[in-house]
Amino acid sequence: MTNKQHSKTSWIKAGLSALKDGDPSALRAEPLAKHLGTTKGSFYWHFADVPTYHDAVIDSWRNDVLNEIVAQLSTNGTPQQRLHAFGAQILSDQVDPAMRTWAKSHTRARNTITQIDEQRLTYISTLLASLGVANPAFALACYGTLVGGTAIKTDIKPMQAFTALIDLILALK
Amino acid sequence: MTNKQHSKTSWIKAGLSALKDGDPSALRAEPLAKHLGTTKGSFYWHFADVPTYHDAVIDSWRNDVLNEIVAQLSTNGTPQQRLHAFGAQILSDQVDPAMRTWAKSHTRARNTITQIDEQRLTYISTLLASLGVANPAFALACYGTLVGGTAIKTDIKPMQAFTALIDLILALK
DNA sequence: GCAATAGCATACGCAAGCGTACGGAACCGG
DNA sequence: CCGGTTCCGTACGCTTGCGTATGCTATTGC
Repeated sequence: MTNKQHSKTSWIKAGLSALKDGDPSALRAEPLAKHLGTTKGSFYWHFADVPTYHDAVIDSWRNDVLNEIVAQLSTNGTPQQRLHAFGAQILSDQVDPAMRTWAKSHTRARNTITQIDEQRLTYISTLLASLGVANPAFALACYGTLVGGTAIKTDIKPMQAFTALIDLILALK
Repeated sequence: MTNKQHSKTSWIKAGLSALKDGDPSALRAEPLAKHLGTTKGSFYWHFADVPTYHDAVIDSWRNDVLNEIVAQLSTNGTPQQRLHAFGAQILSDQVDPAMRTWAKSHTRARNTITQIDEQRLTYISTLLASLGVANPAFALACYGTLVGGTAIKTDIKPMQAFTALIDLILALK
């Protein structure tokens, strides 16, 4: 759209943005170029080929999310507050669902999602453990509620279900 | 694979099977034909075009799932047992995740998933209500745990998280 | 201000899938 | 066994995206 020159990074940002409101098939060189108001001449200057570009997009997102997780680790507050904040952060990432979709057909996306899921589950488990909840199935229920709640279109917001669940777990304690 | 003639139905079954272990991009006329040991001459005899075929695949799955739900409605047992059975049934459907993935890029798949989700959520809500749990957010947490748990690869099985959650909700009561 | 280099436009050949056209095989009823 | 219908094989043109080649523009160093 803009008439500026494009960098590797701007192509990646465009890809992440395209992922938000669409499927992974939007990440093709020529349509992206048209959408950016340039041509694939630029694309193939910055990237060797489409798979290389895809890897770069995935790695960029992976890096962002890992940084977010690390940032969460060093926040303070009660475990409840931190759970709530973590849930809100996960829900705010609009690329996440698209990446999970992409994981069905792309190995690197799949590996990345798996790694991110591990990190998040570990963090949630830790917080729950610090609340005296040891069963790791509850961590999966919490995280699953976030992931599933995003995928399910209904009037109830995923955050409602998540907080209700947290409260329920805490009431048990 | 087989050397028999193909019917509309066998093409649809092949499509559903292809959805199980792959992404929606497997549902293309020529690759499917090759996989079936025939040619697209057969395909275009049974279906006007690819979109028509896709609609038929989606409708077939929709019909199957709605029938399963109806069958569940007329089972007997305690609400706990019925919840458990319903969860197991949902988890046993291997097309479900693929259909949800497809919904990202296909309008009819999206509408279908939305409708199925409504039905399932309603049923879960009803069962929870009969247990004295009125908050609909819990229904979304339960269903989200199933849907999300399927999407998240970890050692803990979705069913574990689901049953743990059910037990927790019942303990609250 | 002018090489040299970084970045982009354009044209090309290639591959894969779509949909059509049409001929031929396979399977009926009579 | 034969004529008609049902079903499939194959060839064709079309479109879209990939990757390369090559020349053009814009920017920077000096």
